[in-house]
Amino acid sequence: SVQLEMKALWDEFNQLGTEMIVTKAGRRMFPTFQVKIFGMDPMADYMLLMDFVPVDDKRYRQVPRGQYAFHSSSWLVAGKADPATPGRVHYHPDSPAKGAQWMKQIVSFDKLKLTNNLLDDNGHIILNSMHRYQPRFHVVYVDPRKDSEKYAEENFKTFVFEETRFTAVTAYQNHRITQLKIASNPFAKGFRDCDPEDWPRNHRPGALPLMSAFARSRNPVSSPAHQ
Amino acid sequence: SVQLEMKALWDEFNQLGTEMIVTKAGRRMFPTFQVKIFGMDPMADYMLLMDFVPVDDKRYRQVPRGQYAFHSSSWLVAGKADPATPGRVHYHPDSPAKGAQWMKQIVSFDKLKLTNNLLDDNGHIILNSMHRYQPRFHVVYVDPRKDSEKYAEENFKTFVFEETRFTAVTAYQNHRITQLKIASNPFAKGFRDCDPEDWPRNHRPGALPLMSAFARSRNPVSSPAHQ
DNA sequence: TTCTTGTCACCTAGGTGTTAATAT
DNA sequence: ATATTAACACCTAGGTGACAAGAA
Repeated sequence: SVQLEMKALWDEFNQLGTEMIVTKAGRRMFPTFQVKIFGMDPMADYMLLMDFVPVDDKRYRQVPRGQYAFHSSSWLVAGKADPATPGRVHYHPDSPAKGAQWMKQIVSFDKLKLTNNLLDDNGHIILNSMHRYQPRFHVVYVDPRKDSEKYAEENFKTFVFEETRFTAVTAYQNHRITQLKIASNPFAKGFRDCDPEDWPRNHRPGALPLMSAFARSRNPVSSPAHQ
Repeated sequence: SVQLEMKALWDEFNQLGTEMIVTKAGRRMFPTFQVKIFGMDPMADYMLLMDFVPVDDKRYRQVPRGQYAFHSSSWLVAGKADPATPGRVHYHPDSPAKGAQWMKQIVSFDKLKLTNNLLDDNGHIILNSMHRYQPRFHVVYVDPRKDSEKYAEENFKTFVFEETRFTAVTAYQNHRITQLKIASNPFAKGFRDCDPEDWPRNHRPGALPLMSAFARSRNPVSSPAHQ
């Protein structure tokens, strides 16, 4: 069995409509897909991998900008989905490894990157921007038998967490998603308005919060109460 | 067969008497031990690992400081070696992997760290400061046979490159070693006096070369001509 | 005196959203 | 108009030798 890590954070994003940036060079997911695994044979070898399947057959588009909302928080259907991207798969870099190894700590897919470049040759996952995707997690038992191909059907298990669904985008559409990313991703700390909790601790006189100040004056929408 | 990478740099250090820093938290080696491997069975599994054996049974000490030399460049024998440290081994983190995987690129032991902490529980290599060591590189063939233990003797090969010998130290003794490390290790770039080659390219007005200026006025010994 | 330790400024390496310019 | 790109300031994370203080 498999348990999704940071489920509370995934739920919070999912409630707003998770968006994941895709770039030409490849962008990591945030939250990162991480799981705890139970019930493996400690001595057997397993491959762990992920893939992404379309949630529906639709292409989405941003809602028109009103006078007061810079970006709206919902989506319009723009039509039928674009041609499917190459259905790539991301093997966890530690694969193959023993069950004991996989189970003794959280398995993190933080090396996985998303791209919209159909010609990508870095092995990244290729997705269509403005389409919705469902991440899937697969566990493959490495069968030591010589005729293992015959048992391929029974040697893997697939796990789907619906709360990890997202829309691939090249720029964030929902400002609340942006704010939640900024609030929860350590690498976006530079864009935080203020974190009263540990601000005095981390504060260095040399660091000028230029962008933060700029962002503050720029964005009329207040950020959600998330720590 | 195995080929040592950066042999020219290793030779340059070895000629001066290579020193490697050991710290409580663990310190990487520089140069990093890297090899190219040839002649593996592409489909077979191998484990790659390193260990470190004493070169001799001696403890060394710094030569007394003369009036003109802040640190001398040679060593005195201080007596018999201290009790041997726990003989740890460092498995390359990609182990086990197929021969094809190992051979298709340079194998780098840049995660290996040296410590002088006898109670280290981070899995680092424990060495005695002021003792000389010889790194060794081992290739272990993962024998698929059930009674593989019986063939252990013929299933591994050891490679020794004498030019990678070094003295473990907690602070550099030979100033020329320090200068060569600064000149050749990218992470020590902050201590470079000046590199006329690519200085205009890398120069940013904001970066004040404070330490470099200080070091310049502090060290009477000129650095070797190394780029 | 010699050796070790902990802190520091200065780097490398790379992950963020922002922004302006460009493409569609 | 909407969508994408590329450069950028600001971070995280961690590898350097210098230095001062401490230990042996």
